[in-house]
Amino acid sequence: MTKKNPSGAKKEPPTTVKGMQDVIGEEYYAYSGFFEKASEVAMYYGFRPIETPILEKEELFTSGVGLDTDIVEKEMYTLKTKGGDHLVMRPEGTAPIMRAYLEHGMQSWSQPVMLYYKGPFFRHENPQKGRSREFQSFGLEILGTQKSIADATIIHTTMIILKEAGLQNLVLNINSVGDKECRPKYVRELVSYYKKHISELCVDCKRRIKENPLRLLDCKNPKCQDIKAGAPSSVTHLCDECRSHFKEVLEYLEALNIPYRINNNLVRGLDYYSRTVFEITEETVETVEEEISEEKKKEGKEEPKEIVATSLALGGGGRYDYLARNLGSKKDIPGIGVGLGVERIFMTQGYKRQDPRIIKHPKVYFIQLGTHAKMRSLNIIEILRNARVPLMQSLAKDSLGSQLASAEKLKIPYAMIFGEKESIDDTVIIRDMNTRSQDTVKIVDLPKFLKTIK
RNA sequence: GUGACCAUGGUGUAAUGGUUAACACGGAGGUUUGUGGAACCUUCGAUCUGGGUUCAAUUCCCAGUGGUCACCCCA
Repeated sequence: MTKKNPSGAKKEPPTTVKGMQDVIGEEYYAYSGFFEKASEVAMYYGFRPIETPILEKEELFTSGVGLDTDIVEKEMYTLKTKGGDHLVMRPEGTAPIMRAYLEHGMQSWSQPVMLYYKGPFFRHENPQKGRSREFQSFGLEILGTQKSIADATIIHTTMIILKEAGLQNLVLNINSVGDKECRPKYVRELVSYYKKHISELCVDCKRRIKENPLRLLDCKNPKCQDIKAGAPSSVTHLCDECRSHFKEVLEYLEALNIPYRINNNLVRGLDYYSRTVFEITEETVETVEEEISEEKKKEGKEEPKEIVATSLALGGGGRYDYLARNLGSKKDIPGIGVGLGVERIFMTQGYKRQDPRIIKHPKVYFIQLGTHAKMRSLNIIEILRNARVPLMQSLAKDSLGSQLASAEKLKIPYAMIFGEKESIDDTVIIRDMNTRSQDTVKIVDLPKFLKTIK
């Protein structure tokens, strides 16, 4: 790997940054296929596209997402410009969209405003399964209404997008974290409950009591499970408005035939959430091979264990009725949204690749032979472009044999051969790579002819 | 941020405290600028970086970097 340039100094070619990767070939098509299909679904449900910049001002997230959240505290890519501005690479999609809503006066549009977005997001953390520093996300937002039908629309559209991607055993975990009326009371009660048991808690939970009490509820430490089971649940503490909002959302879900699981331990990491919060996971049944002792094997008692495994959240979201005010809006702008992790969707068992419409696999391999023909090659390719025929070629190669070999290796069904003779006659040879039969076609007739083989 | 495991050509693998690091695939070229999938030949190309132990390190040790996974947290 170590190369020395003539001056003798060591020089390594640059590589990608930790936790970021190049997307090449088939993988690229998988991404664009997914985004294309998801966008289409979103459009059918009334969402319109928006693209916000990757760089935003730091305060958008410190005041929007919350200073004490992990995302802001330790996972943001921050940078200082030459002019002294503090910018960050967007770690999530909702705050930028609220920013855009306020900045462009979308209050004056007909409400609610329904938007979808897609693209890369950045979090500076140690990479691991389903978690890259740069990741691709697709999101939906409905701003300007607090009606429960909006919550249901977001969830429903999300489920359709995931089903279109082939996923089947989806589980919707849903909860309500209340609003500014009932949440503080609930949190107080939760804290006082946990304080009574403080000596039995794990280190993390002791810290959580002070810093982020709602997080106590998703502690996975076995030590804390009993205490957690006895903890007061947020749903029973909801005020009347929140309770009926939650109830309506659930009724819509039932009407839409979306199975859900109320999960009182579901809380989410961002400060701006209120009322509805949800996460979607894929549930898979796995057979676990356990080490079976010899005697048990003989007795035949031991059967393979089936465990229900839940994947990482493929997406999650919730209502953010206070986000706008946190950002300095004089008026409340209620909203609800979801973000989907594309890489996580790709990792699921059910996922089926979606091909983008724009690029089909080329059916034609262009082969040229001889100086004059090579010179005219790019013009012939332009004719194909006008006829919307994608192709592969290797203009850099000279011999007919090696060009045919490339076409063969790439499994392209037709070769188009253009040599000196054809150049003079204004024709090309179309060779069927499977049957090896050839047709001579006049260049003027090419577009028409190519339609017959598409 | 913490911890575990890992690191050999472009890819996948092999080997070793001691001469020239092996094999397959791949790339380029040729036998063969007018008809391919084969064969043969030539060629390209690696021990992540830095330090230490040693007569000798790709091999052992330490650190760094990167990968994978887990925790924290999250999409």
